Amino acid sequence: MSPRTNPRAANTPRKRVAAIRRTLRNRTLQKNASIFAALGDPTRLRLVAALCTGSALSIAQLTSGTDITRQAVTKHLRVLADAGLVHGVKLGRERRWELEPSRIDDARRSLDAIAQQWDQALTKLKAFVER
Amino acid sequence: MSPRTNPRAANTPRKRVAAIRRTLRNRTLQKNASIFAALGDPTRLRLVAALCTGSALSIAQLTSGTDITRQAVTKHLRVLADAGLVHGVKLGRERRWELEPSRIDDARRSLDAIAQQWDQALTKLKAFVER
DNA sequence: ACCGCACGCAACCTGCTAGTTGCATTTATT
DNA sequence: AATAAATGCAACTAGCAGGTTGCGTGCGGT
Repeated sequence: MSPRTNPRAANTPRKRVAAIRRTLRNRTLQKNASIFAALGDPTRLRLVAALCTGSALSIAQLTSGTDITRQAVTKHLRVLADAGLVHGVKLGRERRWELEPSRIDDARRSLDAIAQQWDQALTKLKAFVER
Repeated sequence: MSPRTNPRAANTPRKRVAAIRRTLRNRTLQKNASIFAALGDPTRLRLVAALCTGSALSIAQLTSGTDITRQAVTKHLRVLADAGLVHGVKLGRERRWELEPSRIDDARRSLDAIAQQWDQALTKLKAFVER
């Protein structure tokens, strides 16, 4: 048997196996993954933190205090923008970048969902054990 | 002047520039970045979701329903474990993996901090504008 | 004792990602 | 008009991350 077609393992009920498979195939998470991926780089996370301090900042400002090039910062901003976490507006000869707080909330909701689902499963399990 | 030593841009007060630089150099975020990076892959996010459904699952179970190899799943679990999001216990000839919900909370707190900081900055700005 | 299942380890391939350098373009400033 | 500032664009490099294949190992059931 091919190693990837592993129908059932141990003694897990078929229904649960089906549920797990459904979860594993779920496509809803694909979108949220991009947000986490965007936040998953230390440099980018620092950029986000810097933008949290309030006003919209230019690339030059965001580059100052970093040990990478301005172009590298530009690329990171591009990634963050693609994830919808940030957007920039042209202002004269510079471009100011600011946060998109709604996306942060999206990510937070996603984590909330995970945590909640886990808690729920835990209480169910507890109920089952204590029955 | 080198393009990376860009001391001040536009007409931003020096104090704020210093604050931004401090934020950009902050190392506290480094750790959280690894959590987000771990969650930043669709496959891994699905694994987490599958583990949310309750019981601890074996690698074979987690592989079933995916179109990747068992070894790929193993690697992803390794990444998740390195981020502290998951841990496995040997159980006979198989190894069951389960969530570490405290780390999820860590990530959530991190996002909360960002959102809160942003809100705070917003209200400050609003207060300034409406003065 | 034997066979099969679940897993670990190591080597390898491949594409993307972070980062750089060099140059062009637009906008202020004097 | 000329210069400097802030940014954009393109090509290039190096390294890592996701994925596979192949094989070895330990545990379980019969």
